Amino acid sequence: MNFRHFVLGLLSRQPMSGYDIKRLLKNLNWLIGNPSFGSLYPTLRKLLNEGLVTVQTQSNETRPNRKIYSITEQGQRVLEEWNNRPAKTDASLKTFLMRLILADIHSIDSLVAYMEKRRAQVTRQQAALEKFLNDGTEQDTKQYLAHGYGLVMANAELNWLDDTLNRLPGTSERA
Amino acid sequence: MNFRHFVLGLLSRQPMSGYDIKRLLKNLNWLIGNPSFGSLYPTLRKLLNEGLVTVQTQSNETRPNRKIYSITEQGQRVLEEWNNRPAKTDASLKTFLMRLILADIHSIDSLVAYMEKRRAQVTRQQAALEKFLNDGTEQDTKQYLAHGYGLVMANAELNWLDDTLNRLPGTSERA
DNA sequence: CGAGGCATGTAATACGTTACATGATTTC
DNA sequence: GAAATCATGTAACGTATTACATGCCTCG
Repeated sequence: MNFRHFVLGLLSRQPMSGYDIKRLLKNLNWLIGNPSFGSLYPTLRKLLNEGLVTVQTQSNETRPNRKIYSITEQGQRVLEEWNNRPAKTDASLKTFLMRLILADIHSIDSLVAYMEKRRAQVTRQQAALEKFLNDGTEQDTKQYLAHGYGLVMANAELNWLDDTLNRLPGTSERA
Repeated sequence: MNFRHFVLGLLSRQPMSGYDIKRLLKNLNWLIGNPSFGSLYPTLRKLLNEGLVTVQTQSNETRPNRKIYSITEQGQRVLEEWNNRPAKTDASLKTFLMRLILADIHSIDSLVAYMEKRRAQVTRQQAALEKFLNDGTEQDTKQYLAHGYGLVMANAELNWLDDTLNRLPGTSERA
């Protein structure tokens, strides 16, 4: 139920075809993975059937026709609702990144809220991993590789979150 | 087709019940996500039907019975094949982490190979993100949040990969 | 002249979650 | 006394991948 809203968010920035979205997502592959046409086209069709987007066929002489999708007013309302929906405590990284990619359609306040929620999550994981590594009696390096990885990544993410929260306008400073 | 092998790998370290696996995965939730019972139990059943694991029912007086799964010789062979299967160029982070978690059942050589492949992948992404951020003419902070995040995380991961590759025994030093 | 990009779409298949069903025990 | 943990499992549902179908254009 997330991908629909993400696509809607992309279309709210500018009208695009399915192929355009695929190309855009391909470049962001590393961050959120890129969906197949078999999931993208049906998603667009559903959005269309529900009246959240409209379509305009662009006929081209040399290239295949393109179907350009635009968000409707009703779609805007649904999107707005999603933008302000409170983050779940166990939200996935992918969900967080979708909102980050669509940062410019979120208000600063909701964006900050999502980042704070994420920081809380990562902080919890960081503590758990530290505990795990400290409690480990055995000194088998290979056994703890994944946990070491997790800890390094958690620390990096927390640094980024704090930096970014400080840089974001309209936010009070933090330690 | 990955999860089956991961479960098989866990069982190769020690016999466990489905519930044990669930608990273990719950603790690694942040790294690889935790599957539902609705996916775990059918997976175990399939492994059993294919003769890759055997089961022993442990009757308890106060607690519910437990079904303890152990890997078979045939399972070991299938697992070995998976351990040495060359990494795909576009392997997911999750796949990489599954191997990292099961590092102790991999040979150093195959482990190093997976880490090198991952390093190549992340290096490519790092370059792409740097290019993207440098080419960005607009100075809209919110527009590039996700890319900044990606770059920070890529750098952190590369540092970890290099550190760890150096620390791993039986590997030649690198710059 | 072949590979890959442009551009859309469907069908078979596999995968995974959610919710349901059951029921005792332990912890707050 | 309610909620969580232990412990297994199934059924309905939703979602995603893979492969197929079509066909022209461009670049090496």
